[in-house]
Amino acid sequence: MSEAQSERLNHVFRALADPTRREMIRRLARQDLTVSELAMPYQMSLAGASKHVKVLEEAGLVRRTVRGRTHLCRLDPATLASAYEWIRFYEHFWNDQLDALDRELRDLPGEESGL
Amino acid sequence: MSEAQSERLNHVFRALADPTRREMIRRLARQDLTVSELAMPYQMSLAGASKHVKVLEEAGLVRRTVRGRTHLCRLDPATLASAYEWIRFYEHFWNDQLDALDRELRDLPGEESGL
DNA sequence: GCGATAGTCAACCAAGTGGTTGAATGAAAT
DNA sequence: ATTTCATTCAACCACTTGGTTGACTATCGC
Repeated sequence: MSEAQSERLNHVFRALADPTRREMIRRLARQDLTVSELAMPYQMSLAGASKHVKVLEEAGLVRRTVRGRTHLCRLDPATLASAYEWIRFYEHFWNDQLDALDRELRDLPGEESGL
Repeated sequence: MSEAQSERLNHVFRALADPTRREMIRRLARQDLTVSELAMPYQMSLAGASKHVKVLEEAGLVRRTVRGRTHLCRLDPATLASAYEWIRFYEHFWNDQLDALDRELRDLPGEESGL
């Protein structure tokens, strides 16, 4: 993996590690929202919420279009997909593992049958 | 989402946000390794690497079996799957988005054809 | 038992995080 | 032109992080 790609994953996973930001992503999946709209549900200051948006933007998860004095945010699905792909690489692994566990549990009574 | 589940995702994503820990996961996917074996490739102290392992363990990504003086680490695939599932929830979204973009680009020349 | 080995723990440090407030910028409305 | 609104910026704070070192604990081999 290239240095740049790794750096990107650092930012993406870090951005996803905060529940406020995950909720922002969830809401942005339904519709584009301005910074104030994103900030509304939380008790923190607007500046605080704005920082969260910035983290999402720097991770590439969100794109912003400035229109007059409002900043409209939209989800960038490709970046989310890249984190997905990183984890997906291990999918075969956990399928195998869980299958093996399953087999082990089922086969316990007749363990020597295959030998 | 329950508070506990959210808390778990915090830890899992945070653990994944570090390249050293991602590499440890990659190596653990090939075979179980002891803490010293995990630490070997890095220039940091053993105590430093041990801290990384602890972060992975507390996130539930790694399980440890103490055997004598060595600690053998194995990947816990279920936890990795839970992070995967969180992101997968948005899969339909980015597929739709990318499809829409694709359609938009293809249809540009004959944009009024559908009306 | 004695020394080497595997690993953790505690204290420390520099840098980063998540939040605050108050001032600054720049567009909108009157 | 003035005010109001959306947002950022800068400085600050308490806490966490990723790393170090040195001391400690427990096991293994002789």
